Amino acid sequence: MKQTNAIEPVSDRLLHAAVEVFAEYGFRDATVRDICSRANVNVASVNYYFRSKESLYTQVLAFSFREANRLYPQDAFLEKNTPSEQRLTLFIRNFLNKLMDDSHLGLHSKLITREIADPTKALDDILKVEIVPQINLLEEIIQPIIGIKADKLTIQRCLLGIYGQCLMFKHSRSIIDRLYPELIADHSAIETCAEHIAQFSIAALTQIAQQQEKSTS
Amino acid sequence: MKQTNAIEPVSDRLLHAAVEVFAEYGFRDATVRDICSRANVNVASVNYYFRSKESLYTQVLAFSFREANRLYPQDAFLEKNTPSEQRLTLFIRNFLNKLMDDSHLGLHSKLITREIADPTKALDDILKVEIVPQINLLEEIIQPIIGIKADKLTIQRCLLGIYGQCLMFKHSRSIIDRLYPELIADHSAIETCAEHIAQFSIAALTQIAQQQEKSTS
DNA sequence: AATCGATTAAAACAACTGTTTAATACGATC
DNA sequence: GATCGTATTAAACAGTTGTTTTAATCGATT
Repeated sequence: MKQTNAIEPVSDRLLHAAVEVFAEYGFRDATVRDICSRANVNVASVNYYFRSKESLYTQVLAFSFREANRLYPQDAFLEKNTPSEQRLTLFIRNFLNKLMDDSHLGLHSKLITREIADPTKALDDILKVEIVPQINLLEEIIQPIIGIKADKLTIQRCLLGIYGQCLMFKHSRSIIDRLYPELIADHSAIETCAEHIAQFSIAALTQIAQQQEKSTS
Repeated sequence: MKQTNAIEPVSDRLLHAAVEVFAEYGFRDATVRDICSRANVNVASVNYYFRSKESLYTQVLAFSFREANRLYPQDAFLEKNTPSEQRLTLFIRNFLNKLMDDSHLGLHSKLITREIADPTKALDDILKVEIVPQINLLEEIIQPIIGIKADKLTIQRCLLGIYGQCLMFKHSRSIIDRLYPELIADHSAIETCAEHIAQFSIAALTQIAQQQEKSTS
């Protein structure tokens, strides 16, 4: 009379429940009691298995990263001999799909964007392990499009622009849900958005490249 | 022995302190006691003058809107006879400056972006009064650039793209601070970013307009 | 069957939350 | 100067939070 999902060990049940709760409420507003009741375990279990709420949170983040990289592998656009425009398109599609994944264990991005918008101590680790490598990859992709002559700051602004267009769908989800729900109605609609962002960005990048060409010739 | 800033009435002191605290911590994590101690008033004052914490919050939002519209008036790009590209540039510059204003009473945008990222009941009001009119204005501005033939969804995606590039600086401020602090070092740096977003977007929009032209001819 | 470590459980802890109370002080009006 | 509504205060309220404690339970080893 104590197992309904007793196949899973308690610490795993806690981890899975914690992903949900932290994603939904954020670190501060998530409560240990909520997590434990969803995992069908006693309140003391969090401290028994994870020492503290905060330590559980960092483990949730780490677990969540592993899941995301498993579900959305980046190898498709890692090959350097495919055209840059196509690599960028693949990158954006992958990123946007990852961001918009609301499935049971696709809450990864929700956790990260929460962390970005409202940082805890864990942010610096996330930056180093997760975000910086991804940004470096994107920089490597757009570098050939924008040309060698572009200065560092311009490239940074372009990077942020592309990221901003994607993250808009996550950070301002509440607005999109209310004003433009058709844009994210289903998977194919999201793919169309990804396609749009890619074309939008490529057009802008090539234009910048041409201006750069002109001004330094 | 009871006035240090007693020139201001208590309810005003509360309002000003509440703007700071809500902007810094968000509605849920802000505490009445923190607000009251910053305003140098008794804990009971919030309930005495504003009935409840929640009611204070909505009044803070309303006040904050008024301040923002006062400090960053939109009349510069309202005139319809100036070129669309220039109007867009002015719009983006105004928006970005508003977003990046960290001054004492420029916390307006912090409150709104918090509300967008983590909505309370107040969001629907904000949408109606603040966001929808601004979006409609932006749509009216980019409409001539993108051409008449563009379908509704494409325009919506462009709107979100432009917004996303700007909001990136707010929502992901924690990342920019850590990775690209030079980009937002001072006022002129921010102006350069605004200029960049404008050029980036105009290039993309005109490109889309050309493709539209081609495909329907 | 007894023993020992690991796990679970209920209860209590101390700190903090928004809100209310009840008493006091103040300032104008009569 | 007494009176009355307003403003301010300290204290308490009831609820929630993360964490700890203490005891009970389980399962394998001896």
